[in-house]
Amino acid sequence: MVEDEARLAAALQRGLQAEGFAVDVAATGPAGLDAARHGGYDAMILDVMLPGLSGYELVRRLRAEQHWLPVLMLSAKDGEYDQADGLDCGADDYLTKPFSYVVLLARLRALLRRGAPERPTVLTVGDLRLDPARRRVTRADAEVTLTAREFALLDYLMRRPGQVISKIELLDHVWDASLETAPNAVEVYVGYLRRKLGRDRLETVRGAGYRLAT
Amino acid sequence: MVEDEARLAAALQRGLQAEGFAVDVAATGPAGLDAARHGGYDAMILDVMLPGLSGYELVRRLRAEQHWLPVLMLSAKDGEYDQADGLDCGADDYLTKPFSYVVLLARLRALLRRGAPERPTVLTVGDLRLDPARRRVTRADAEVTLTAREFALLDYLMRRPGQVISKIELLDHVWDASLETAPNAVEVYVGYLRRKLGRDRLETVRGAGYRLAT
DNA sequence: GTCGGCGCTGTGAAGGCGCTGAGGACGCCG
DNA sequence: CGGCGTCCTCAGCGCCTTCACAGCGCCGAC
Repeated sequence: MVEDEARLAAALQRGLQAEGFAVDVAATGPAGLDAARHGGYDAMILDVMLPGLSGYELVRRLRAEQHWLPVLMLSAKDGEYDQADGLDCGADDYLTKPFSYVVLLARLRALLRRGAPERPTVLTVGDLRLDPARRRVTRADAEVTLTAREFALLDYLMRRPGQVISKIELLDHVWDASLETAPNAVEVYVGYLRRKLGRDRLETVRGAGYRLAT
Repeated sequence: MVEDEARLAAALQRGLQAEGFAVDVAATGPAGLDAARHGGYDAMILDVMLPGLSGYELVRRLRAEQHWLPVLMLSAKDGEYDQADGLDCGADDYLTKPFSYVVLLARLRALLRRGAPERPTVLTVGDLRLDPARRRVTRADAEVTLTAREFALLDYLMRRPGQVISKIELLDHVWDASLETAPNAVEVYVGYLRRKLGRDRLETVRGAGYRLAT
């Protein structure tokens, strides 16, 4: 997230983290651009009014450099041309302040869906079902309760079932990049998920990562 | 476009056609669903209040049938939960009436920009198939389990089938260049691969290196 | 036929990798 | 302030991978 109002940034970060997202915050345009270039993020929430570099310009440069990260733009400007300009700079969605948190979340989910080759609103793999909007997971129609981290991890794995995903990639996307976490944490959480979902749903590919059995 | 108010539908159609879009209009839910299934469209503009089938339900069915066409939803309902519901049903964007034509256009363009993501690559040589993403190898449709090193070696060889590749080159690319490993290690691993894949798939070219039979 | 060198493979050791239980730090709530 | 839940580190353990080594077979040269 690139947002210079510290209070709003902190509130959103807390809210999104509670939903299981890994969130980093940058306070200036240049810092945000740099993070977007190298951070390997799945999406970006971007304020328009920023010190150093406007949100418009930030997106434009990102696109010029062939980065196609989904961008959700936030702005206090609600004029129709402001909105159209933001979108035409390369943003994927545009929300005017003040906005509803519920709507922000739903639009963020829609944006994340769009990046994937398939876009189901409820992810299904075998008898496992995960509903990002309702934050629910069922296994053979029985509800499974997961913590935020467990949920985020399973969510990421279920978006690419059958593919091997490395511990590093999981750390980058499921954990906040800002804090250094040992790769062992991934093993620990895979262990938790196995305990809750069944032993053979998550395969270990030694030396490579993990794979969700299809 | 699926819209039952004839005047709005006609106005939008004219406007979009003037922008160079090819536009068809359906007036009822079932007609819209059918068109979306078979029409081969690039995107859909969809009203929520429709005779026969609501926009929510229409998107839900479309997604359930594995159609991932971008959907821009239009609705007179501006409640935050209405919007969130629409998006969570599988719509990609949501606009409340009355809306600005300029904004509609910009959002439509943003949706169309997001093309279909590219397909993953699978290496194939003879009846050998190697999928880097899934980290799977099959030989005549039978799965073969490989260790990390074996997999990396086969991967490298399969990217240049038929060519002779020296042991030194393999050491440089498949083994960590930093640590000194005896060239014999390559012979050992070629032996492992032969045992798992069949004796005649890897040819030895004495004094030069190895070649993957095509 | 003989000889030297290259490549193959069985054996075994060492260490890496991943799993798990225990427990500390932190935040939240009564 | 104490209890609770979550997150994450740490250390120990067991298994698998990796690789060195050495003996032998095969190939080509003469």
